[in-house]
Amino acid sequence: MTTEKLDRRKKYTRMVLKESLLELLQENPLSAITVKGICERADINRSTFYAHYRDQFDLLETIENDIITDMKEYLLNFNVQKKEDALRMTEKLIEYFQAKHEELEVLLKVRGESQFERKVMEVARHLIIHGWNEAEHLGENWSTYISTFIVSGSVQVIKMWLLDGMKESPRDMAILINNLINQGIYGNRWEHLSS
Amino acid sequence: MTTEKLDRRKKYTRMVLKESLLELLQENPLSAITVKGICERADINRSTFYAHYRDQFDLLETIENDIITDMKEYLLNFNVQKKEDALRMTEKLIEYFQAKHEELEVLLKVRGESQFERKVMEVARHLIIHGWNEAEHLGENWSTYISTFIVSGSVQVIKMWLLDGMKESPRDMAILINNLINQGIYGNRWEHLSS
DNA sequence: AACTGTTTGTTGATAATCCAACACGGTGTT
DNA sequence: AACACCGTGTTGGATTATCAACAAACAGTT
Repeated sequence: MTTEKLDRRKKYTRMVLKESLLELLQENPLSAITVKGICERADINRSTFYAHYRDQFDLLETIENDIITDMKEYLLNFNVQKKEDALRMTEKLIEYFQAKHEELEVLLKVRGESQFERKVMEVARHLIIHGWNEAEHLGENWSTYISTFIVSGSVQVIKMWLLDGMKESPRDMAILINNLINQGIYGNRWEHLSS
Repeated sequence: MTTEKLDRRKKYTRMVLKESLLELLQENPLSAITVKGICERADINRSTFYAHYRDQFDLLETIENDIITDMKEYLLNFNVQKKEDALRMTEKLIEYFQAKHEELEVLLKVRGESQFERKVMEVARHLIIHGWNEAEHLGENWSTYISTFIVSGSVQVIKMWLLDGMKESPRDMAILINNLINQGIYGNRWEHLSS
């Protein structure tokens, strides 16, 4: 996201189109949402929509990409060097989810034509690979499996927590996930894996 | 208010400028509110403001006139022929105040450069003259004094009720005002008045 | 197949807003 | 008096959005 000044009108137009699509997604499946419906909700002319986006899927993808970028930038604010920092990073990720829960709940529930959950997993994968690299002594092939296991588990747990009303604190969730991950890396005998 | 279609952009611009001025009036006295401040709150360019309004007082006056017009149109929906209907009209006026209380509270609190309260009294005066005309058997000169007395008392009572949180029902307020008015018209000896 | 209703994608002219800039006036400070 | 800061009122050119209309595609019905 560039710091270059954006014309107020464009800023407003994109904001209301985004908000309108998110609102409509709370009420309808994506397949039932039309460009016409989005524009009515936003009170924006249809030709203006087409000046900004190709179609409703393009708008959705832009929303997803924007929040992924925002998520990455948010996490860049924090340093991560040691295993203790990895715990903090997981907590920060969960805090981000909590802060953006209104938007994330909608996006994580979308069925069809949405790659959002996959994108979130990619962010988490990068975070985890960056923070937890104790498995590096294993072959690269096994690392991929392990990180996939850890990432999938973590993201699904966070998603469940989010959609279930975030009753536990981000800190407790981070400790839970951290323990699950480390229990799997530390203390287990890797006797069946080859390099 | 014409049914002619208004360009969406103009509609939006006027709406956010109005909302912004009302918000700022909740936080500051009118004398401290600048065109620059309104435009910052509304996120609208200053030259656009000047394309629509002369200054902040012009905007305020437009807001006041709009709600007065809306009030009048609302009351036109109801028939008024007999004294019983006059009670109903007072109730309708109080219901209107209740429905628009967020805006009316702000406008009624404005000090300086605002004629809103006077305009409300004019609407009430027309309503009362239309509904209560039993005093017509007195000379016109005395009618003016009497209606001024009744209108001032009524509007201040309604204002107090509004700003105090509207604890009583519109119906009860209407009955109270109606009794106060009729007690003053019926049963009193007008021995000191000349025609 | 024909029909109807709805949505899509596009177009060109017009309207509205934005932006940066300018000169001026008011206020407070030195 | 001079200066600095802030807000005002205005300007012109550029950008963006609106509007109404059109042809085409799609979905459902007969």
